[in-house]
Amino acid sequence: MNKEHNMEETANEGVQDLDEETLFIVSQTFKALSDPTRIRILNLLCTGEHSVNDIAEKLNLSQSSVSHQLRFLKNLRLVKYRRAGTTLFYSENDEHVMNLLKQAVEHAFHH
Amino acid sequence: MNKEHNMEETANEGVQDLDEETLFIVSQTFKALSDPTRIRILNLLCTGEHSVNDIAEKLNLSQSSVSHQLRFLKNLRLVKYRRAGTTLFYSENDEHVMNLLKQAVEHAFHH
DNA sequence: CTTGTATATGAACATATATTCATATTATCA
DNA sequence: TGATAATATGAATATATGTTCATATACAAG
Repeated sequence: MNKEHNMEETANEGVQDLDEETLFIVSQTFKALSDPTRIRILNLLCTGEHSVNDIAEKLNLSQSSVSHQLRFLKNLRLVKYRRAGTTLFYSENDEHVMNLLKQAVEHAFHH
Repeated sequence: MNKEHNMEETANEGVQDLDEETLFIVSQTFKALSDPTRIRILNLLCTGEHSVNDIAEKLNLSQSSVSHQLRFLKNLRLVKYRRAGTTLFYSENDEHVMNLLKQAVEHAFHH
């Protein structure tokens, strides 16, 4: 009873049309990787966890900017954090996305 | 015990500060994949070459919008075209980037 | 050369985005 | 409790981005 036979709109499956949700997830994921600052942050987190101030210092960014970007990445669950006193140690949280980044860097490097 | 005695073990060449050029190329590449319209266009081109009007019709987009986005993708050499009279048939031109897209779509499917 | 078709282009507009600045929040410790 | 350090947040701003509209270009066939 729940099955709707909507041949008109779902005639193609597989590699064809992308549904709205997939489209949204994919575009958001790539958007996260499309900003130089976020790329640098994620690239740094490749080497292990780092505090906010640590990231800001090592990448020459303002504390506020780093915090804003980390919130962005955390909302997409691309990073996570661990609390130690007043310090928050951020680390990567999505192996697959980090893999996409590494591939792109590798590829860009090869030229 | 010394906590940092294994620093050299993680000496992967890929994980270091990214130079300006690499950063630019990587961010541009992901930017290309961060827009739903461009994703849909590239996804359609996965199935083979298509004319501009064909793309516009199949994806319910304006001719102008498709042309603008194709120019964007062509500038990054992600697509190429072949001329047949007044019709231009566009097709993919960067196997590696298309691979990144496919991976992300696959991953998003597994939500 | 004129018409018709396919595509490209530029300006204008609205929206999204990244950074900065100032301030708020949270946790630690004297 | 008050002071301090680390981080988060919101408003403001400047810039980037995507679409539309109108028009231009390129090519083919008369």
